[in-house]
Amino acid sequence: MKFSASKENHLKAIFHLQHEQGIVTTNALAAALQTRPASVTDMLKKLKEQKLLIYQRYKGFRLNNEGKKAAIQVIRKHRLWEFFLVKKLQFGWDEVHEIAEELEHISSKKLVDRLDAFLGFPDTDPHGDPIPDSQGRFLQRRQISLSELPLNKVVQVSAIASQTTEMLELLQHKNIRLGTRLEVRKKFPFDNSLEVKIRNRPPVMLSAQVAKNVLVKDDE
Amino acid sequence: MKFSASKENHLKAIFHLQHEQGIVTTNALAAALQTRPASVTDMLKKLKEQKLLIYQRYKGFRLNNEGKKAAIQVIRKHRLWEFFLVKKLQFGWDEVHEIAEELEHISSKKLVDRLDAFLGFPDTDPHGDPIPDSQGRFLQRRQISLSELPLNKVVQVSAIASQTTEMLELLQHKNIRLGTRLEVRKKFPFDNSLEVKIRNRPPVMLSAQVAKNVLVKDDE
DNA sequence: TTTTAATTTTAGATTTGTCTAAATTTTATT
DNA sequence: AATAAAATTTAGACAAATCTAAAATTAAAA
Ligand SMILES: [Mn+2]
Ligand SMILES: [Mn+2]
Ligand SMILES: [Mn+2]
Ligand SMILES: [Mn+2]
Repeated sequence: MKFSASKENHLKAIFHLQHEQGIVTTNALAAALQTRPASVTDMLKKLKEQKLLIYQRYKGFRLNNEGKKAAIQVIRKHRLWEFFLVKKLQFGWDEVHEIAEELEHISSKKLVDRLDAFLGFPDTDPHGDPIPDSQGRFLQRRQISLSELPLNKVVQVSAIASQTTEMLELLQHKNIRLGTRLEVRKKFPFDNSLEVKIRNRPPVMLSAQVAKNVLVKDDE
Repeated sequence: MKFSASKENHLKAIFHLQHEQGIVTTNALAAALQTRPASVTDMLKKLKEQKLLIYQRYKGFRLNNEGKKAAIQVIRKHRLWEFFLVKKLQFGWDEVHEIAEELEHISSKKLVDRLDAFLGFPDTDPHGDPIPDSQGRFLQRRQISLSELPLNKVVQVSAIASQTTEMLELLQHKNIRLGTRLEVRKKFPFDNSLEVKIRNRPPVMLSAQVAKNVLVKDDE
């Protein structure tokens, strides 16, 4: 019921990867965790031993129910701490990830639930990602990438898919944040870049890479 | 400049012990950390290697300036988190120690300073212990043990020396907390127990062991 | 001042998590 | 189908932190 920081990091990363891909591979996990494939294999054996995932060597792996439950608790902690850092301690949304990466391993369940209450049971973190509740229930969102959005439809930024410091810094600079209302005015097939319009502001250009990682939902 | 959780625990424990005893012994530290003397010796070598303490084998040890500075930062983190837990998350003062024991190892200096500001730069933790400021400066308090207090002098509880769960639970039960105003009405030389009077309440008895660990300062 | 007891350190293991280099298995390409 | 390439696992090593049992040192008692 209680796992090391490293195990929690693995569980969380597997959870995210299998959400996108169903089955997870050793190399993908190693890349996500900035570690070596051999180290991943070592850890997989331990997690399998503890019955947290389904795994046959050379065949890929995925979390079972126990593993998912554990991963969701880590995600809950991570996102609540991020919310705390931004809303209570005035951190920028691009500064909180590293710190939350440490705070998420504090083990007290009571602490997390009290923190949740103190924050007013928020349902999304500063990057627009949903915060699981105490029982691990998720609000799953329907949102699309800005690059798939039809022209001239006003939407609201709801999440950022790639949360690297570089990406967040770029959006910060262009003054795009969660909740920003915008529409796509023009698409340039040459490089798939977009011209985006925000009310009361001059149009801004976004590259294809950036647009792909900006998730939006219907306005209101 | 950044230390493992275990090193931080050692530094902090040495700091506390040398405050009382000047020089610290292997056995004393092992007892304080609930570990084995051999493990302490192992760690001492590493801390000496990193020039955090003065140590010659068989002769005892004490922190040098670097070591003290490091220890004080850990103490600062510990006490700020305890304050946060009690004042913002409604924990009881007897429930926060274990959790703070984990939180104190989160490394971000910026986090600690922001937390400090968020809490309004408190100068004592929930147990009455002073919180070092960002530069490591301490407010040192002049306070005495309840067992040394003359009769009929009204004082205020300012700190609890022994912070075991058992001790804190006992005080909780007798409704004695930080800031409680009281005076000693009678001392019983037979077992050194005391009768203590708190305004608007019937007198309560405190054993010698308890009285020794209740620290008080002049009222107002 | 011997002898005994207590304290402290060393020697050697163990656990957890990581790594590199080599071997194995799977997948893709001729 | 044979071969090459990529992915994955194993073998063996290492660092950090801990432990037990034995040896060394210091302190206390006879
Ligand atoms: Mn983490
Ligand atoms: Mn986030
Ligand atoms: Mn600690
Ligand atoms: Mn305290």
